[in-house]
Amino acid sequence: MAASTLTEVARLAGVSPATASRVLNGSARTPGPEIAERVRKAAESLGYVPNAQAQGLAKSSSGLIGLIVHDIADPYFSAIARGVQAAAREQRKMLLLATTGGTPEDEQAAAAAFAARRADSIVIAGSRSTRPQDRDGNAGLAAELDRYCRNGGRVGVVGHPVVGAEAPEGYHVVAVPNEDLSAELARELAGNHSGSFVVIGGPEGLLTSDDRIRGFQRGLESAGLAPAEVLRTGFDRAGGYEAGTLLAGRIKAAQATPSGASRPCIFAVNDVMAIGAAAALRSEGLRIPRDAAVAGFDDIETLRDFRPALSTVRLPLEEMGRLAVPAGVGGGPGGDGGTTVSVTGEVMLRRSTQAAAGAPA
Amino acid sequence: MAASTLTEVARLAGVSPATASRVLNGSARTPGPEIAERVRKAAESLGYVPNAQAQGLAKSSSGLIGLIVHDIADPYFSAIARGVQAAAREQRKMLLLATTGGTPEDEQAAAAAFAARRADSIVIAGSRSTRPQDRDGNAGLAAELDRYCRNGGRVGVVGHPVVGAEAPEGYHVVAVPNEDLSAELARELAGNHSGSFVVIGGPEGLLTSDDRIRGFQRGLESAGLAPAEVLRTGFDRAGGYEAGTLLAGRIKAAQATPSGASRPCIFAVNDVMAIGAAAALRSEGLRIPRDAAVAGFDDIETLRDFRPALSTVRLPLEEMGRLAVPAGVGGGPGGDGGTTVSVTGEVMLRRSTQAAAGAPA
DNA sequence: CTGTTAGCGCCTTCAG
DNA sequence: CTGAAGGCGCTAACAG
Repeated sequence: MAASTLTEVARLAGVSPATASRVLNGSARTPGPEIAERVRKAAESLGYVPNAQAQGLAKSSSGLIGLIVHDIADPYFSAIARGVQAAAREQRKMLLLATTGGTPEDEQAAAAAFAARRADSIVIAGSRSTRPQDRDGNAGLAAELDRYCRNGGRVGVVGHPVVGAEAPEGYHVVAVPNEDLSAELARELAGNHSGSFVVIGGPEGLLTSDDRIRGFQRGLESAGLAPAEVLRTGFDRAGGYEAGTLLAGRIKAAQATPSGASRPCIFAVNDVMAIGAAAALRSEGLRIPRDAAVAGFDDIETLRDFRPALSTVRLPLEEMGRLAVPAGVGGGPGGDGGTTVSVTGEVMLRRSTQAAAGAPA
Repeated sequence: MAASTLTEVARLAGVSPATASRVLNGSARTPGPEIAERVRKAAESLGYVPNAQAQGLAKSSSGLIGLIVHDIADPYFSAIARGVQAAAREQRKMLLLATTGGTPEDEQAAAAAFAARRADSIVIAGSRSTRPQDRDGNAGLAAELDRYCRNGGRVGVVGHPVVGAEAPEGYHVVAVPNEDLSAELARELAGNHSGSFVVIGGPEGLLTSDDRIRGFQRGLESAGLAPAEVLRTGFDRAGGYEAGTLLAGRIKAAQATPSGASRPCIFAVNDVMAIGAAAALRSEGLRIPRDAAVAGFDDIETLRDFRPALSTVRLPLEEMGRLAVPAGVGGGPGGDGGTTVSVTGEVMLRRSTQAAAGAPA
């Protein structure tokens, strides 16, 4: 990492480093109309590349935005990342990415690393958890983030506020009405489904999952129906597949009895799980929506061409990422401390939950 | 970004900054068994967070790895990103992410930004192009990267070497046998398909696309078949959809003639395009593989549950990302300069290209 | 084993 | 409008 320095450029141009700095970077006005040219040429011929670390040190501001996600290859997070990236670009900042697998410990480590790099802001996405085994981790993460805020950093959160966070100022959360949307989904589903309902949820304590489950049950109740049975598995495709396999067994067993069809409506708390469940049903020889209705949540773009089209709740993922990035220097309207902005989603009823399908051919 | 400094910690602990530095960071041995404790407590109580920028300046090494992709929300890139992230983690470095939309100009800008940040290495993914309008952009990108290498940086490339790059040392490329794999796919497809072949490719000049097209034709030829017609569209889902719509029209027209069925085998040069084409066919009322066989390339994970299962060529995307990261300090076997490592793929024949499907019921 | 002295590369008052 | 001097926070040679 040798590269030439500003001083070398200045020397070659026969000016002081201060002058060189003024013309090469955004100082008030560029000095001497022709001195400037001389400096620029010198820089060019030396292949000068300003050292952002040094600049950052001097100006104490890094031009960095840190993003913490569970897994960048998960389409939910990569969509959010796109939004964050877009916002970062608009603020002329670079994006630092950390993936954690979802454990608060790793999230804390990532936050610490970002703080060390003096990131101007940190965005954290991914469901929070209140599981007992995450207690300590959450506390550590909250402490790290709180300190970061106290030192002037801004943190953006998509979804639930960080568990246990205290710093009043600095946090900016993008709230997602998971519960309400799930309730709405349940109500609409209840309208054209006559069988039982089953929910495939993530582990208990995962806030996003819990909210969606609660909302769904509430929706069912408001439609005058009994609450759905809840199956707990992993919050990913594998979890959905596992639950799907279990359900497939039940459905087939029921179909074998004389009383006949039990056609459940399965709500997986996210699209990826729903797809996993659907795959399991299919590999057991069942068909959707004939033998079971299936719905998900998120409306992942890559899954839109899935057939039968998956009923789900569309979330403006990219927009959520964009909104989660705390405002830049300007500090826009709403200003600092404790900002909360809400997005909204939309229930998308599609083939996967249709009642009477066309001719089975 | 106030935070407390090492000097403050040292003062509070009653030692010199050098000593504090030694205990708080990885120096040879931690000094005095109890002095160390004192320093650590001081740091703790002050909530000290080392300033990585300053450390980087002093050690002239940033601990950063830059990754350049077209679009992080594209599953192809996000899978690679996961691999890069994993490798970065192993090297205990952070990941800087830049998305460019694929234009060489933006890629150059990203490379420059990474160079400015003194990234220890830069990984660039995404098809290179030889289109005329990219000439200047490519030159600029190559110049930027060459300079970066000359200054001691290492660049990793997944896919084709950067067009026009000269610096002999420093480049590390992960080669993908696109052409051979496509040829193999063509041969296997030729084995159980009797109709015509059509290729849906990206714009001419996109190396990855061109390689795959060329390979496919070669495979056809070696199977004694005539070359396939090539449709050029965008290298994304929309492109696939567009071409699919066109083909659907043709297929339906042919089916209407007395001579009867024209059941083409459509090879889209990547999975996302294939899915787009499939969606178009379906929305025109056609079915796969009954009315047309469809194959893609990449074997995107999120698309594995697509039905009918898509025939494609599996690429070890994550592994590619991991391999693209130049070795850390050690410089592993193979050392520096001009490294090239190859990965291999595997043809996956699935439902979407099956010849005589079961009973159409 | 600890403290002192120099910078790393740049920006920013403050004089000239 | 330009140059000189000091410092951002930390590490790395040297002394002691």
